[in-house]
Amino acid sequence: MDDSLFRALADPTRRKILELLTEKDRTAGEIAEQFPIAFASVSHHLGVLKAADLVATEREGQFIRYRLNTTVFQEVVRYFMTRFGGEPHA
Amino acid sequence: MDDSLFRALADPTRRKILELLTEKDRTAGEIAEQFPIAFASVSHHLGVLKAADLVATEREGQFIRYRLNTTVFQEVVRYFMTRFGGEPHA
DNA sequence: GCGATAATTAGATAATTGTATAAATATCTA
DNA sequence: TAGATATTTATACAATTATCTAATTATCGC
Repeated sequence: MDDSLFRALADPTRRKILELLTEKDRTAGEIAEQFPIAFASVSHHLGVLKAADLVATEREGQFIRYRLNTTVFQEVVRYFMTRFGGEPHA
Repeated sequence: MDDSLFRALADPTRRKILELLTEKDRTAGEIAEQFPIAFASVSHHLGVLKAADLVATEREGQFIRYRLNTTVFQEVVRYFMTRFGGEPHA
C-alpha cells in the first residue's frame, strides 16, 4: 500500500474529483470548471491522483480524458478490511 | 466523511501506529518506543489520530492506554465501497 | 508533600503542499 | 504553417505539517 495513495486522498479537492469521476469519465477541462481554483491547480491535483494510480488518462485529440482506476480502490478497501476490519480485541 | 480522517491517514507514522494497535492496545510510551522520533512527536501523532476519532484513550494511573476505534474503520470501508466500489462505468 | 515517571502542550523551525501566474507542449482547423 | 484551444510544466509563494526541545500537567510511591 503506497504512501502516495493516502497522501492523494488527503485533499478534499482531489476526493471531489474522484467523486465526479464516479459519475462519468471527464476531460481535464470539464473537471477543472467544477472548482473555483485555477485550471493549472486542478491539473496539478490530477497529476497527484495519476501518480497514485487512482485515475488513468487517455488522450482524445486535444482533450485528455480521465477515468477512475477502480482496481486501486478495491485495494484500499482490502487494506482496511484485512488490517482493521476484524473483531475488536480484548 | 470528515476531512480530518483522511489527513490523519496520510502520514506513514500514524498508519504504523494504527497497525500496532491492531495487535493489541498500548500505552503512549509503548507506542512511542517503536519509532525513532521524539516522544513528543509521537504524542502529537496520537493527538491527530484521536481528533480523527481513529483511536480512543483511557487513563490507567500514570499511563494512557490507546485502542483502535474500529467503528470508524468500518465507516472508511463503507465510504470506499459505496462511492468507488461499484462496477466500472462505460 | 516530594521526587520520579508518563504524557501532553507550547513555541520554534524546516520540509511539504496547495495555489497562483506565466511559459511550454500538443492538437485541431483553416 | 498560423492561430486557437486544451492541458501540462515551471517557478514562486503562502499555508500547513512534522519534528525538535523545553515546559507543563497528572499520577505514583515513599
